[in-house]
Amino acid sequence: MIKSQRESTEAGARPQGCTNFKLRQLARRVSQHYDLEVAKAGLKTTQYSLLSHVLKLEPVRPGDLARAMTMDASTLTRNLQPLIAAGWVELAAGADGRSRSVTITAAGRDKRAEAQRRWKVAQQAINQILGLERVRALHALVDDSLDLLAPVVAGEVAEEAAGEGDE
Amino acid sequence: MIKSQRESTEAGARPQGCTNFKLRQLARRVSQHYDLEVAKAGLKTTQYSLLSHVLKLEPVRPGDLARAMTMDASTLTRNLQPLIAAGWVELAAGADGRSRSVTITAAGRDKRAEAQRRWKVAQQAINQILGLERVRALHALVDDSLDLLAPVVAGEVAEEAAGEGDE
DNA sequence: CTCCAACAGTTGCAAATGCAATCATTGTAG
DNA sequence: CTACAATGATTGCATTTGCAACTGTTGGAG
Repeated sequence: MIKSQRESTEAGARPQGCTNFKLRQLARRVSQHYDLEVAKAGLKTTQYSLLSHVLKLEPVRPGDLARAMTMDASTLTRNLQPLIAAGWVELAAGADGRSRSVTITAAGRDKRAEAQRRWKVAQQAINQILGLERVRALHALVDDSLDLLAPVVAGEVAEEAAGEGDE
Repeated sequence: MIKSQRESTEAGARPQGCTNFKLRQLARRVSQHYDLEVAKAGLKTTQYSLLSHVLKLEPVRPGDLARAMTMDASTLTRNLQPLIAAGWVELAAGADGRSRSVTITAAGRDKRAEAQRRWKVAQQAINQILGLERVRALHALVDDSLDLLAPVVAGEVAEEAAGEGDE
């Protein structure tokens, strides 16, 4: 940890720069890196993430899937389209007439498995480049931050403050 | 979100999950948060970042600006359009006939100052929600990661051993 | 039974993003 | 001087992203 020493005391330095910009910057770079590998399997890393979540959660309603991935429902609707068109995912009627059910197809499982091998290469490269320690620390920080931000951005803080734990 | 503790030792735990997905997830949430504030000044946070960089670097060539922001030159070209249309930024001919010069206008400075006040509110909210310590740690990790990834993705891994079998 | 609020998903709009290909301008080797 | 490589920016294409507005369904109030 070769931190610059311009900060005098233990926890005194104010964060410099924009957290948002920094995160987007890093996300761009990192995505670029993963894409280099995962593209060899014929999909974008965003699609790989989506496919993976469908596999993990299926059968699942679009809305729940969107929430699980922290993305807007409309974004999800659209991001599913290429996967459906490719025959990796299916969108069927749900129990409730207004909802749907997303499932993965056999071809989808195959494609996901193939892409996962590519993903693994990319992930290991990241672990290598950044160092395991740094990656682990980054994951922990990101996970914690997501947890802390979830209640704030997603609605309001009040009501469900009652302990309901998971959903 | 229960962290599995199957690897107990200090530096033994392998990072779980996809770094890329986590980062994108957090970036989405964080952007959403900043946007809530910055939108009150009439721009997106991406535009605020861009405007801020123009202010800091002007006069600057599009390519240099893109590099400074770690984004594709074509993305930059397009992201400048709304700012130009709004009269906050100007794109003039550069010294070299093939390059241009990006500068900020008076209106741009005003708008940026206004947006900066909004940004500050959002940033302070982040500092509050996540805690200064966490934000500082996050910034440091992101900055370090960007530095480490820069040479790799940016293509200058040089000739990294041409014949390595299963590319 | 009917009307309406709440839910679930989708579409309209605007923008962000990057790769590949293209256009324009230099700089330079011949 | 001329073809050609190098440089710098932009366009074509596809995808990702989210807010607001919309469509359709369901469950409940009257």
